[in-house]
Amino acid sequence: MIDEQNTNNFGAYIDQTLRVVRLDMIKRFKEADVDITTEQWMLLHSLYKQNGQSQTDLANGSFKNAPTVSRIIDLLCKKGFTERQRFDNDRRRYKIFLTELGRASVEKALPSVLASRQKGWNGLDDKDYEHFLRIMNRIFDNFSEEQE
Amino acid sequence: MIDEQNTNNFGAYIDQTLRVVRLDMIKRFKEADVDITTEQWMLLHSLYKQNGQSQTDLANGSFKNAPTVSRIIDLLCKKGFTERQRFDNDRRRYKIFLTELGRASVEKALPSVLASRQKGWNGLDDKDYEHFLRIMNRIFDNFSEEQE
DNA sequence: ATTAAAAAGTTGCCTTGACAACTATTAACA
DNA sequence: TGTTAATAGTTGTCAAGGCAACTTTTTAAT
Repeated sequence: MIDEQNTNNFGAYIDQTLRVVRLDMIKRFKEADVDITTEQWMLLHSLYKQNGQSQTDLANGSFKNAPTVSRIIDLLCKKGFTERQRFDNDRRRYKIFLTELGRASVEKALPSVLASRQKGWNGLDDKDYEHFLRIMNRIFDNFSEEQE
Repeated sequence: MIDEQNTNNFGAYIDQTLRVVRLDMIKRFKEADVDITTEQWMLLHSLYKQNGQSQTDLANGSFKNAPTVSRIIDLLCKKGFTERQRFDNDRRRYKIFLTELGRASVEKALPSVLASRQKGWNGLDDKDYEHFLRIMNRIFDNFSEEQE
């Protein structure tokens, strides 16, 4: 799998791994009859942990960009999982709130998420997670620096 | 970053890491004046290593699905990087060939790819790559098994 | 106070990718 | 041989994400 230049083709591995992670979660959501995607889950769960975040907050927390968050929130509002409320003192911003249905859906979806994580991490341990985190954070940081 | 259930939220890390990996490559392609995306690169490079693959071959090799490959090849043909030729003995299949322009573009893009990988892997070594591969392959395999 | 700049979101355009339904061709088989 | 499977690829629909351009509102600056 290493290409002819002997550099580590980590991107392709990350790509294909992410794909199966997503597919498993989607499958479980469907089985559990929860009508959300993995991306919607991320924002819903973020709101579940801290309700009333602005879209910018959600974007920063999920590393998504503003248009993407805007559209996902559109969908979540359309489904009745979230509601937009303007800030009192800043009419540019919204506070995004989970509705009761939204909160219930997060709790309904949570077992699927946990089961998926458990399946994915099967055979790996805490030491592996340390390696994993260190390597992932390192790659992330490498690309976040400004220099070439 | 660990959520309240103490399970490893590896998916979110993979997601955000892949994002910066992609962005860096896209930026470099733009700087090098190569008009391709990261996904197009994957297929072009696959053809560069083995020309004349079918779309199914490309799909399997890249872990993409058939419609996605179909559309990416559409774009690549439109840009003049690839050409479709029917198999002689199986008129369902295509052989996809790099054109001269396609071959030249791969070679033009390669330094960007290598530079990006080098930047991403900075501070990490071969031992880390072993960990990385082992963990990624394990997650991938875990989700490829049929049982719950 | 006015003007300029920044921040928060939205919209349009494009690519990718997931899924389902479809056509055309080939293989299996009875 | 004729019918049924399977295979290769395409198209439609939708979600997601990148970028650029845009509006509205707030902040900064002179």
